[in-house]
Amino acid sequence: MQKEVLSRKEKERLFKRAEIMDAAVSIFAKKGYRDTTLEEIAITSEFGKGTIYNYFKSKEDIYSAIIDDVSANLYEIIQQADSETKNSKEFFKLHSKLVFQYCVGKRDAFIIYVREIALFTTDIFINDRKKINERHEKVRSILNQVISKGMKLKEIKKYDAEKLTTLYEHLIFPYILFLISTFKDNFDQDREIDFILSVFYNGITNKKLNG
Amino acid sequence: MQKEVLSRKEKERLFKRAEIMDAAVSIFAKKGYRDTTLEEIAITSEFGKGTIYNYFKSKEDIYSAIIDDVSANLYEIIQQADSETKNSKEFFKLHSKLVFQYCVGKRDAFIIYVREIALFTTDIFINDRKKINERHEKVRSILNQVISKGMKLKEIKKYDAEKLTTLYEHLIFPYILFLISTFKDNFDQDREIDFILSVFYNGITNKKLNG
Amino acid sequence: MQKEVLSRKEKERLFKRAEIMDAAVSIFAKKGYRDTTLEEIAITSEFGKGTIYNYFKSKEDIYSAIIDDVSANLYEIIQQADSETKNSKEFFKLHSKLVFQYCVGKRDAFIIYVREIALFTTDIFINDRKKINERHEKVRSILNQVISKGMKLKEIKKYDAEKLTTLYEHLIFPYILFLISTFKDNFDQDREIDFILSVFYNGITNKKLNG
Amino acid sequence: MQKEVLSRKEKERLFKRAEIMDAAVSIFAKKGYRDTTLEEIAITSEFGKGTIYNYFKSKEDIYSAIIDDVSANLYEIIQQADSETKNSKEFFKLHSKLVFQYCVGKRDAFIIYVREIALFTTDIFINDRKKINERHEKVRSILNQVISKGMKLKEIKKYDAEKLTTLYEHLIFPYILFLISTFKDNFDQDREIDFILSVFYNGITNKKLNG
DNA sequence: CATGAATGAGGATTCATTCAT
DNA sequence: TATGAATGAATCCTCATTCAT
Repeated sequence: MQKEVLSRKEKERLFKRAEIMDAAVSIFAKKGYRDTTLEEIAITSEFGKGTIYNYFKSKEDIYSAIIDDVSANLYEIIQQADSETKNSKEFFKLHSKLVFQYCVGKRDAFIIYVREIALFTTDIFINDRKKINERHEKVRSILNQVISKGMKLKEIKKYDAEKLTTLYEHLIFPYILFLISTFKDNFDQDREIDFILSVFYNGITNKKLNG
Repeated sequence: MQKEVLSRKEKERLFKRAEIMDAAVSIFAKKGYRDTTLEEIAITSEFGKGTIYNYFKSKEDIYSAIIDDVSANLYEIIQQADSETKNSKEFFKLHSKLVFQYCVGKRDAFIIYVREIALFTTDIFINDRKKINERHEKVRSILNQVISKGMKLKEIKKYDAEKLTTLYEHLIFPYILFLISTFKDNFDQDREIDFILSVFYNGITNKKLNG
Repeated sequence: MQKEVLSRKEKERLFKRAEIMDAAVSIFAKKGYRDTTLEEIAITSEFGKGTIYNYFKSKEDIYSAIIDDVSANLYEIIQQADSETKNSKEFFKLHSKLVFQYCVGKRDAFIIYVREIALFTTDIFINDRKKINERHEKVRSILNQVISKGMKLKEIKKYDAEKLTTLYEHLIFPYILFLISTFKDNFDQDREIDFILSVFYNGITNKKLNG
Repeated sequence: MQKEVLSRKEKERLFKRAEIMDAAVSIFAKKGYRDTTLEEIAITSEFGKGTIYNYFKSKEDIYSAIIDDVSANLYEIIQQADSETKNSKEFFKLHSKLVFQYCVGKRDAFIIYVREIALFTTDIFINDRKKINERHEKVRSILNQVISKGMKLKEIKKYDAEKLTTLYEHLIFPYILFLISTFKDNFDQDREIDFILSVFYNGITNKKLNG
């Protein structure tokens, strides 16, 4: 019983925390970190300003929690894509599909993540982000392995694996960012994936194998 | 004589304006718009804070002028690439080469431009930016035409030209951003261009033509 | 029976009240009134924040209760010293001894009292302190009588009794404050009393009597 | 000329700084550090809130500057008293006279100083106060030397010089504090000095010498 | 009675912009 | 034109107090 009570409280706490993050994420995505005020987050989340500080240390803490969330999710996604596929073609297919699905559900959080982490656009907050940067390195490492293996198996042309990793990330993320920024959810995920992978994957495919 | 005096004054005025923008651009690139203070711009530019207001209406005006500059330069670049080349392959080669060159020279301004415009990351300032957005539309329009023509001439596979335009922009800009953010100027421009175009261009090339 | 039940409850209530005051007193002494938070008092006292409001009207109420306590104790002490001694010499000896003993036992409460009352350092809370100020007047009045009587009996030189009262208070309290602030309990009470009274009492003693 | 311009500016700056400190000192003395708001300081000093930050880093910086001022003045005073007198009697006479004069002119600053430094009442701000504490040590050191020398010359009874130093400080400062808190300037400085030194100095005088 | 989540008033600080010199 | 001191609106954060459970 004691345990159950605690569990419910804890659940409620996490639920409210998530509500605050939900409110914050939409404003951060729209206005950026600096132009988002705690007042707005409070109003949007329908909590008092002070209440938010019972769940987060600071405004930056909210922002970091959002990025951390996406970072963790993207890490899970790439792990899943890695474990459930056998070759690079399947991997990129599944990975991009999962990422697209994720982005549609967590549009604003994804926007923030790409802006801050995937695109190296600011020096702001690069401290205190070891965990996130380390996770990003792990993600890149998996991409790197998949590509390297693909190259060994002649699925992929001999490029610098590091470069291809970078290119893949800097192709898919900005492109999705464009889609969700421009069309919200009014686009055909499958067609977009087919399109982008068609360009990307055919490009790196060793044509001799295709022949 | 009157004209000449004015002309020198005008030149001096433009020169000082440029000095202020130079100072501002490096700080904006490093810290972002909000975290850059006019104080810093004044100190770096070695002008008084008040003086800056003789050359720019506001802090935002400086920022917009920077973006406007890049926007104009990139428009010139794409026009040049368009006029000096005959097919899509040559066009992409020259265009990316010119863009790379430009970025290396105007690293910080480019960072700001990509962050604010090419990646649609914020709603901040979307007003007052008609000129810039219109120019961006013109840039896309040229890309679109080159691609469409390339498709007619069977140089390029039959894709949606709009989509390819977007993909090209969202491939080359973020990738360059990554390079200059990560390596400053320590990278081999030609090799990077070869790499990126090899992936991109081979991918969209109609293989029957290659055969 | 009804009465006994109430009595136990009342005892329990007073006991808990004292526990809260004990917790509060150490923090107030260390950090001052403003820098002490109810959160800290709650944690230190191991009560919930809300619970404290069942025992005290407000944060200030706790602070006042602490000062009131010391005020009452010092009043008792001076009454005891007055009733148990026959001349001013004995009185000052016993009084300072009792005050020293008290301070060692209630170090933090004493610190707060001296800071707020004996040294007239702030206007904060001077309202709502009639009781305390009145009691302080009574204390001064006893000192005054002892001194006046001592002067009549030629034990003490002819000074302004008011002034001597003030001097005695402003000698002994700050000095003890210094001792307990600097050395905690690591000082020899008896030696310190001998020292301070030697200076003070010899100073005010009519030398003709000594001769 | 260049130098003169700078000098006038610098003077003006120092003058305004002093005006802010003057405004602040009266409020700090009345309400204490925590209960004093920058708003009040701004209103009282007739500057804008932001202007104050052109002269001081923070609220605490103002407070520290005030204390530093008094600390420096008291150090000068004791040096003067030391250099202009030949024996302990003269020294205490002149020193207390100078201190009294100083306090009357800088009543509120003195109150703050005594509260924070001379009486060891809080742990607040004990960091960042090395300079002040070191200066206080020097002050005590001079007192100590005067007393020690007085003891060697049999002017003063054989006490622990450290203790007497402490006692002198904790006698004169709280007493003056009481006077200026209670009577503002309506007291007879000379009579009070005579009174307090009569008690203190006669008390510590070696009677054999007097006999 | 006991609790601690929720609250919002209040305060320190920053900074774009103005304006007198 | 050049300057930088002055300004106050705006913002993050704290914390005493309340109140539903």
